[in-house]
Amino acid sequence: MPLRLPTPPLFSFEEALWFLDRNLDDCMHEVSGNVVRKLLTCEGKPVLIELSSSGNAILINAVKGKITDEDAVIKYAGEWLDVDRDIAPFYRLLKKDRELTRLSVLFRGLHIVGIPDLFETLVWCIIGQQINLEFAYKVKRALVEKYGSSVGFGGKRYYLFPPPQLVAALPLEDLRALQLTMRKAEYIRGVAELFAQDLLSRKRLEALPNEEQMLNELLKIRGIGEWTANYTLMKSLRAMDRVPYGDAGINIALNRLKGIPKKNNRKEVEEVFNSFPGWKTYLVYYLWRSLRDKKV
DNA sequence: TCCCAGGGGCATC
DNA sequence: GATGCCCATGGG
Repeated sequence: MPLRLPTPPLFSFEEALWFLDRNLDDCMHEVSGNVVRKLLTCEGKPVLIELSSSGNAILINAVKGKITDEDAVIKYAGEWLDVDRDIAPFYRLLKKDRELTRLSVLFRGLHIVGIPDLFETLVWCIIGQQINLEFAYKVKRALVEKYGSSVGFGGKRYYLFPPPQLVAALPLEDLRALQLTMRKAEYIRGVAELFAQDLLSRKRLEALPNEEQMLNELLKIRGIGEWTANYTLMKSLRAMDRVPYGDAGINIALNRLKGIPKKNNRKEVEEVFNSFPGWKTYLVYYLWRSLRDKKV
């Protein structure tokens, strides 16, 4: 029997699948037809899970390995796809904006697809800084395929992200060999060391009272600036009012939708987001989604 | 050739 | 705090 994860009315599994796929060769999951597969660990052992949709629920099957902790897997899937969130209030805010209201129609039921693993999120951010996305995914794949453990299924391999302890022990040259710059190699190993020494963890961040303090904690780390800290909070900690200002995608989307200039626009961009208290993160996400839609 | 990508650190003033 | 420069690969 598959596990069942009930979905709220405004939830589209198709939109989640679209985001997970979108032709970007992400090595951390695989979309195939109407399902997505991802390798997890359950009580220390690898489990390949497969998510599909049935009526008003997501079904979770183990296609390889065993789900030994059902609650943990359901919790993981729920956080990954931000399932348990009523986005109706966000749509009510969108309706008040003439140019943005159509986002709620075009991408109806789109929820944020997160990256529950904090270490993975930070490394991914550093890899992606200032390079095009295709290349960034290539570098991530090289890292994961070289240092992540994996299981095979149906002629394919599925990977776990390399643990911080392993990355912390790598010589910088080995990271350089993945086509990372020396700077990025240093940043990534530095972050790995913080995790390995338990100076940084999801638990530590979550213990802080608010988003601002989490942001400040992340900003102390070398290699993590405003963009990365905000992105990490939105994708990994599920913070709801984060905006990675200066993001090229946000600038392009707001230029296309509202004619806001692409540069030196901080004030105008802040003004747009200030109309979405509690939902700024979702607006960012919908703007990114709009970049890959011809109708916008 | 030049500019820009889901930036950030650092020196300098 | 603002500005300029560096990192370094790949695509348009």
